[in-house]
Amino acid sequence: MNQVVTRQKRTQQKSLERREQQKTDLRALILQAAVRLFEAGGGYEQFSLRQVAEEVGYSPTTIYLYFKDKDDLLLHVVFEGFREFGQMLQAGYDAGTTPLERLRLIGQAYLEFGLSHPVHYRLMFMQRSEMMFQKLEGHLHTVVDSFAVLQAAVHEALEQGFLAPYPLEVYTALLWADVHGIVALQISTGQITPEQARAINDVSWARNLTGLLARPQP
Amino acid sequence: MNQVVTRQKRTQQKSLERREQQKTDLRALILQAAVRLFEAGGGYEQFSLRQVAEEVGYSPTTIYLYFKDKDDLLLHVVFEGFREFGQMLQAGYDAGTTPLERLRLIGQAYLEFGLSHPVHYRLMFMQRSEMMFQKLEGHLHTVVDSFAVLQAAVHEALEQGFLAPYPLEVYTALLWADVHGIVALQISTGQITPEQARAINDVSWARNLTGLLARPQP
DNA sequence: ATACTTTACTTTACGGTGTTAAGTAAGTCA
DNA sequence: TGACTTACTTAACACCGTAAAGTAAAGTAT
Repeated sequence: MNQVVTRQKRTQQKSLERREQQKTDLRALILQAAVRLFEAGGGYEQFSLRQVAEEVGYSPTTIYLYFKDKDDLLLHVVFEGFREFGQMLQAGYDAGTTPLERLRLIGQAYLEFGLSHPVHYRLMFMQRSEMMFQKLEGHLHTVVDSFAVLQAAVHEALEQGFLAPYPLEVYTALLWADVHGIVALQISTGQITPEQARAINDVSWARNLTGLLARPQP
Repeated sequence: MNQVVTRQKRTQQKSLERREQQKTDLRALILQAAVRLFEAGGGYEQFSLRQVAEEVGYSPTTIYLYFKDKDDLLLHVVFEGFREFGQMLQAGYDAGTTPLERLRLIGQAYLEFGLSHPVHYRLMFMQRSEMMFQKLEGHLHTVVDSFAVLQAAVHEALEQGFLAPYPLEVYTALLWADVHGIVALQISTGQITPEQARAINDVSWARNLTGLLARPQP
């Protein structure tokens, strides 16, 4: 009898594991379809829950068993973007050998992310950016970490005396604004090619080192 | 009989005028309600045609007699924003006495527009900015004119030798990106107060004159 | 093996959206 | 006065996000 009970318990355990696996599988499938449709549809407006449901072959309300609501699903779509974003910034940081070079490379990485992931970038920083800076539960640290890399690089540069003594937050905001402005201009107006965006970014960085003036002003 | 005919024609004329007046009046009323609801609702998502119709006391489909569709209505809403935007930039230009001061004041005006009209700014440059740079029929020139002011100021500054010899388009894009980045950061993240935004913008401008370095780099 | 419970999903429904087509009542005009 | 035009409404379609109720199968305990 003891043996029978343990076998039963083992099958129970397996059954539980299997069902949990299926659950996470479907969740992943939904998220995957959502990312695909989101990128294909080209933004927030086109994206619809019911379309995602159709894509994965379930009824619309099933999505609610795996995500709280549309925003929650979209939040996780965008979180995928933030993961890669964070990694690219980190790679930029790591590739630099001096504080200033790190700042330059982080900026370049940021720009490249924006140029290569315009749809994600839109949602992350333009369309529904307020979503990103409020509660993202377990994922919030990742979002913030992305900027922590920039902040760390600024901190080093300041500490080692490379930068004029403005507050750290001013620098992070300023450098973020520099590159965000360029990316946003490229993405939303279409008046600028990616190559031009890179050129502008280069000038933008150069000016941090030298200013823009042809000759000193009185 | 001749007199009868002319009287008739006069009343006809008056009638026509009156009806046309009523038409333009209603159109203005719709637009006005749309602007109000758009600003109150806080953005593109909330804004609905049916709500506008209810506000002005007509059936939803009546709107289509005065505007092609929702986007067209929204386009005209936003155009109101561009008018004021253009005026503010122009005022900045006019207030400056030297090319560099003009550039600084245009940037400030831009910033102030963004800080004081966040809802309009979002639609104009963040959410549906692609709308603005395609056909706007008779209004397009106004949109472009806004940037023409900046371009003119840059042109002067370049011509008079105040700026390092980068291409004109690079400067306009760069200066636009500077201030747009700050405004966008302020509006969308809420991590920054308007006052901080102004401070960052001041530093941003100062760096154009001097760079950011504490000491020259090798 | 049977009865109960839980799980995973669907069906139905509500109130909203933009938009098109058909209908209507008043005003204009011959 | 009768036909035509104008200005508007009603009805309808195809969507949307979301909540509540229903269902069929799977799991579980006796």
